[in-house]
This record gives sequence, C-alpha cells and structure tokens, in this order.
Amino acid sequence: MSKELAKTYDPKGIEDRIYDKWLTKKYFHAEVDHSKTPFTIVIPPPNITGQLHMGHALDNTMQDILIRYKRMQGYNALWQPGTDHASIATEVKIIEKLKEEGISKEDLGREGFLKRAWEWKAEYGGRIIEQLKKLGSSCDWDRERFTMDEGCNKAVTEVFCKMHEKGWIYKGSRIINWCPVCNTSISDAEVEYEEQAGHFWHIKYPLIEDDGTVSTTRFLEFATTRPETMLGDTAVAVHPEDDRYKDIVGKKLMLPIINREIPIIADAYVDREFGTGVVKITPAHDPNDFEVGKRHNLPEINILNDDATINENGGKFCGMDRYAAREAIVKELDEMGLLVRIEDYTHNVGTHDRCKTTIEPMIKKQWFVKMDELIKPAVKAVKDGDIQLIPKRMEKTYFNWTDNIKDWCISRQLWWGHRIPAYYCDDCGETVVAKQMPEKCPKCGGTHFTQDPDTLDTWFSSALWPFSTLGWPEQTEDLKYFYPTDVLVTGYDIIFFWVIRMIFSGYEQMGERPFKTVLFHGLVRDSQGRKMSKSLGNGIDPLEIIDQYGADALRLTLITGNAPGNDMRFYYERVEASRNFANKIWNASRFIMMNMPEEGLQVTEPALQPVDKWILSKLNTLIKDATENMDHFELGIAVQKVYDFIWDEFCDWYIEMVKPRLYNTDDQESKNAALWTLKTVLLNALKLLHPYMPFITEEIFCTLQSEEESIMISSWPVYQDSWNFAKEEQDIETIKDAVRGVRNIRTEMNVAPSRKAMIYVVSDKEEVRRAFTEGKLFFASLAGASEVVIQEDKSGIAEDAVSVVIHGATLYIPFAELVDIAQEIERLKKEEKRLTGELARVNGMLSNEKFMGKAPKAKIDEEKAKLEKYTQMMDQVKERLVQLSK
RNA sequence: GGGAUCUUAGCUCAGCUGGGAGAGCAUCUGCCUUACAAGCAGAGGGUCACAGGUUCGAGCCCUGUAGGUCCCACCA
Repeated sequence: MSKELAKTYDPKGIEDRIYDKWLTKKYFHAEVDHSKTPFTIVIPPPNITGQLHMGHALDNTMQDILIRYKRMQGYNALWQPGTDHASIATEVKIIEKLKEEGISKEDLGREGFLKRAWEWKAEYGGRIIEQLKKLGSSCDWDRERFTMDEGCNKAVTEVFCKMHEKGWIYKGSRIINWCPVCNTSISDAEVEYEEQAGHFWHIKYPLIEDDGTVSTTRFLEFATTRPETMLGDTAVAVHPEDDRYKDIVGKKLMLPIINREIPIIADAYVDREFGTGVVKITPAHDPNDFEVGKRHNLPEINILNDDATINENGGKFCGMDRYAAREAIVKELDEMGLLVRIEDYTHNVGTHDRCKTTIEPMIKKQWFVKMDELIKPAVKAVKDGDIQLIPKRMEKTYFNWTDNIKDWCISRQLWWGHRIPAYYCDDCGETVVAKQMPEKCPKCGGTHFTQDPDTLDTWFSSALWPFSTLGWPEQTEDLKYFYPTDVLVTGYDIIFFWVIRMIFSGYEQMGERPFKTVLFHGLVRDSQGRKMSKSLGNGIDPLEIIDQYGADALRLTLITGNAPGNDMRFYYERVEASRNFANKIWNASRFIMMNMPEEGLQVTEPALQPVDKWILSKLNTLIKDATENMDHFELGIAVQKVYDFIWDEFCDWYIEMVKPRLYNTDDQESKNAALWTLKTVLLNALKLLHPYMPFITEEIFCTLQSEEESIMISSWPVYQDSWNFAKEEQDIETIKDAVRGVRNIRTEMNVAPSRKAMIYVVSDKEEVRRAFTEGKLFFASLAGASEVVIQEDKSGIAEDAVSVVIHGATLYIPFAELVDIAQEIERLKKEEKRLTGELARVNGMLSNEKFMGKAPKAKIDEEKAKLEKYTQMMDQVKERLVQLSK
C-alpha cells in the first residue's frame, strides 16, 4: 500500500502506462462467445487525412463510455474501429503535396498516383488512430479496418453488382453538380449554398415577327444572375396563365449574339410575380431548366468545358473563362442595346463544400442509385421505432430528407476510391457490370474491355460499414453474432450523408437494421459559440488539452452538462473544473490509503454505524439512478450525479464525519468499519466513474487493491436491498441540517471555526435523541462543539443561548460573550416568516378540494408530511420566541 | 419559402415521463482545520424571453409574439 502518493494528480505518464497495460492484457478485444450477449458499436471511421479535433474527441468519448459501461455489465462489448479513405478529401491533399513537388496527378498517371496515395495512407493514415488511443478509446484494434481494404472492396463490388442487376443502380444523363476545380461531379449533399453579392442583369431578346423578321420594337425582357448561360439558351418560358404573354406563346425569339431562334414556351414552373414573369431556359446548365427542357423536348446545349471555360458551342467566346465570358457577353448585349439595366442582387450560390468553388450544373453521364424503393424500409424503421433516434427531434430532420429524396449520384471523376465495376467492350461499346473484368462481350464476343474510369462516392462504402467491417459479404461468425450493432454515435451533421445511407443499406443488404439506436451529439464550438475551423484559427487541439490536463479531464468536460444533440461551447475554465475533480478523487483516495493499516483490512463486513449505512444507502441510490440514466443515454446527467456524490456526499460529508473515528485508536472496531465503508464506497464510485474517467479510476482502483487486475474488467455496481437504509438516511440528514444550522450561525456571528462551543440538542423525541447520541462524535467535530449535551427539555440551558431550529429538535449554543438577544430574535423572526410562507403554501394545497380530489395520493401524503414538519418547527420557533421575549 | 431548435443566476449550461428552481465558473465573507488552497465553510444573485390557454398544479404541455442559432429548398 503506497502512502507516498503525490499531493496533486498528474496524469502524465500514468495514462500511457495504463493504456499500454490494457492493450497488453487485450481487454479491448472481443471474440464471438455465445455464452455472452454482444454489444456492438462501429466507429464512425475518421478520414485518413484527419487529425483529431474536438468533434472526434466528443464522439469517441461517448462511444467509449457506452462500451466500457456495457463491458463492465458483462456484455461481450465490441467497439469496431477503422478509417475512411475519404476519396475527395484525400485526393485533394495528395494533389496539393504533388504540387509542392511540381508535379500534377496527370504527370503520374493513374497507377502512379494511386501508388503515391497508398504511400501517403501508410504514412499518415494511422495518425488519427494513435490520437484516439490518447483519448483512452477502448476499440478492438485487432479488428481495425479501412474502407478500401480487401474486404470492404469486396463488399462494395458486391453491392454495386447486386443493385445494378436489380435495376437500382443505373447510368444516366442527368444534370449534376460539377466542381470545375476538383474536376468531378459531386452529390447534392456536398453542395453548400453561400450568400454572395452579385448582380441581376435585365436583358431583352427580340421577337421574331410572323413574317420571319427580327423585330426592332418588340422584345421580351427578363433578368438573370448568370448571363453567360445565354449561350446555351434553347427557350424562354412564361406562365401558361399569364395574360401578358398569352398571345406570344409559341412564337419565337432571336437569341442575340448566337443568332439562334428559340421558342417561347409556357410552363407552370415560372413564377408570374417574380420580375417580369419571364425566364430564359438553359437546360444544360440549370437543374430547373433541365426539367422544363425535358417537358418541352428542348435541345440541351452544353456550353462549358470541364474546367468551366466556354466550349465550342459558345462561338467566339470559346476558350474564355466563365466569368470573363460573362463580362464580355454583358458588354456586347449592352452595345446591342439589349441590356436594360443592372441591379445589385444578393443570392445564394452553390459551392463545393470541400474547396468552396462555385459549382456549375452540367449534364453528364453518371451512375445513380435509384432511391424511391430503397428508402422505404429506412422510413418505416424509424417510423415504427425499429431504429430509435436520440434525441427524438432528429426524426424530423431525417424524414425531411427521406420525403424529398432524389436519386443519388455515386460516380466521381476521381482516382482515389473504389473503381466502378463497369466495363465497356472496346469493339461494340457494350456495358458489362461484373465483379471482374469480363472475358467475352455478351453482345459481340469481343475480348477487350475498358473499365469505367470513375470511382464511387466515399459514402457508398461507408454506407456498408456496419456489416462490411464484420466480414460481409462472407457470412462470418462475427457477422452473425455482432450484427446488428447496438448504438451508432455520431453528429447530427451527417444524418444525410451517412446515417440514412447506412440504414437503407442495412435493410437492403442484410435484411435487418444496422443499429438499434442512433445517439446524436452536437458540435463543439469555441467559447464564443463559433464553429471551430481552420480558417478562423479558433480550433482547440484536444491533444494539447490532454497533454495539459489529462484525457480524463477532457472527457469529463465534453460530457458534463451537455444534452444529446445539443452544441456546446468549450472553455478552459471547464477543463480546469474537471481537472480539479480528478484531483479531488485523487486526494480522497490518498487520504483513505494513508489511513489503511499495513496489514490490510479485515474482509468481512464489520458492524456498521449509522453514518456508514447512510453513505452506503446514498451510494445505493446513486447506483440505481446513474445506471438508469446511462441506459437512457443520459450520459451528462449520470456523470453529474456521480460527481455530486463523490464531491459533496462522500468527500465533504462522509470523510469529515468519519475522521474522528479514524484518529481514535481506542476503538479499532469502529475504525475498521469506517475504513471498510470508505473503501467500499470509493471502489463503487470509481466503477461508476470509470467509463467517463478511465485512467484515474484505474490507477486508484489498482493501487487500493493490488490484488485486482483492472477496473475495466470489474463488474458494474448493482443496486442491492441490503444497502437500503431509509431510517439511517433520514437520521443523518437531520444531523446534517443541524451542522449546517450551527455553521450558519457561527459565520453570521463571526465566531471563528476554531473556537469550540458547548451545544445542547433538545428534543422530546426519543429517536431524534438517539440519532444524535449515535452521531455525537462526528456531530461535535463538524459543528465545532466542545461538548454535546443531548436532553429532553431545555433545563439548565442559559436563556440567552443562540438557537437553531431543525425538524424534531432545537439546538442551543451558549456563546457566552456574544449574547445579543435582539439579534437572536431577529433571526428567529426571519425563520418564522419563512415557515409561515411554507405553511401557507402547504395549507393552501391541502385545503384545495380540487387538489385533494385529483392529485395522486403519494403527492398528498408528501404534502401532509411537510405540513407536520413545518408545524412542528413553527412551534419550536414560537416557543423560543416566547422564551426570549420574557 | 419550409422546418428544427434555443431564450432559466453576471457567464456557460443542466433540469428525465408537469408536483416546492440546480451545477460549474465568476462575486462577497471567513478559514494555510495533519486528503486536497486545483481546497474547506458560509453568503448574495433567477416574476425560468413575452402574451394567452390547458391543468388542482406549468421552466416543462398547447397557441401566438419577439429575438438568436441551425438545417432543408432555392425564384430565374
């Protein structure tokens, strides 16, 4: 038993040592074991490009808490880890790096580039894993997976082929979001709308008269924010019921500069109220226009190259950048007298969430996942409660998406990712989707194929994560045993990207939900409530916090006082408070260890005193409550209760109450009971705290009982009837009231705590007198009494003693030289006033017929008990007042 | 435009199914009491945004108003 523990807790060194021990002992490892119930969490795989940020820290702390809790409860707990290849994020990073070396990805070619990418992954991909370890994450690292490892690749190909066969994956020409910088299509979810100051160009196109001449007097006026798209206009639209334009629908306009005749069409998409009620239609470069174009069979004229320069369809503007072309076109229209006016206009511009480039809608051949059927089980699952979202309000966000679902564009013009398993016959162009390159073309018999150059959206593989990591498409034992997983912990910001896609994939591929519960957390913001971001430079590095305060302090900070799905602000002051708590436990433990006898404690439960029973009873309630909260995923509430118990009840009250017994060597039995209780309560409290603060709890647990291997594998405390001491709880609470009352008065009267005083406890109730008699020793110590006299009436007590009224007793303290009867009366009057108020309230309730008729009996009884208590205290106060007024 | 959410002590936030308002930090007053000054004891501070309603009873449920935050859609 070490008695040489440092005065303050220093997590440095301790944490790494403990983590290594856990790894060595393989505590994190889970194997199929049919004698135990599995509990599974799959990690949201961090990007290999990532560095641990506060969001990760929060996300993984929550998972670790759940996993450790369940593991202690005896579940076969598996936390499945891994990383995500993060196609576009990684590709962008590697291109940047190549740029520094002065080479482009084209210079390297596909093979060369991928080689570099894998090298990059080997070098940096494991970085975030090491950082997760610093946090204390108890993942089964033996099972670490990667979205592009062999098994995941297999899963991806399998799903693609299966869904293609089913007709749910198809290739089609659609208008998609094109990022001209990343040179790839992106999904709708990856488009971020950003408010930008721009212009509204009011333009007019001349009408073509019935005789075929271009009118010089009749024009159709409208406005646009992207004038350069006029190069691709193939119609102008008005509302079908717009009287202003009824007579010219069907006529033609002359598209200036290009000199193309385009029709005036009527479509209900047009808003009559907006502007002139006229819209130019560019089917190839606007999603709405694309739809209009389909309805009216309009030609689609693509005017852009992939890098957003104008192509040959733009005539003389060919080769110009989109913005340069815009200027040139406006200038030319102005010269032609067709520019009516320019208006300042703020509007939302779609940008690529990765690189912030303004996206360009374009028509491209892309691969899509058909969503209408696929989404149905995912909707049903949440509606029926098969999958529970916490907090529940997230369901609305969820349904908002599922109700407006569009087909999912899954092909990306990138190299880093899963290559689409589609092969085109070199001879006849036939498309063959297959797990491997086909040997013979089913159409022409050709034997040479070219694989589709595109790769899949990153989320395609992450959607399969809950089962691909467990071995699917193989029907492994792991898969059968650990799937479906239990809880998914993630931020609400990726409901659309990831959560929904895992859900429909789970049902489609496995025929079963991927997880039972989704526990959402919010964003960790800076102290001013701003998002932590690289550009703002306001990010706080969790590793620095760990270095400075310890992982336990960080974890506690992230969990305390935070409700599921809510954002939180990060303050250093809060980390300090957590660190202080760690120190508090450390010192309480140190105190207990210092008092432990060298030869150890007797093992059998000793004869407990009422205080011992009181703290055990409190602990018992805590066990029940905290467990319940954890079962409801109320982690913040659970840990708050443990915190309060340890600091307030255990340290500030129990330890203080027990000190006189520890220092008194005459009564070994009593001392032994105190030590046994101290140790028992501490050990249980440590267990309750372990999921939140794994390192310090482990360190103390093992120091305190060297025979135990680890708190990690100890069992979670269970509520037990034998620790339920209602009477002792009440008695001690009464004494605590008395202590508080005395302390109060001492401060009020400026009596130094060091100055002892005689205290009389007067009660006509036998059980109250007994409680005080039994607790006399510690009561005297806590209240600063030189002597405690317990008696039935106030005989022999100086009239001018200061008094404290508590339920069932009145205390008298004769501070001889401090007598001030007027002040004493004042105090008692204040108390009388308070009690009068309380009594009025209780009486009001109890005399309310409606309350008596409708309130539950328990509530009525509660109020009756209060009435009794306050009446009694009131009597005591009055009696004392009468006495003093004499 | 649609939706969500928040508004509780000076600050940051808890408050589970409606039953006498809480924590941390900050402030003030005493204490270096032999586990801890990263501590101990005590104190002050809130018509729970506003207005209605339901209820015996509302911080909590319903409606509306104001302000903040976020998401979705995107009207050229």
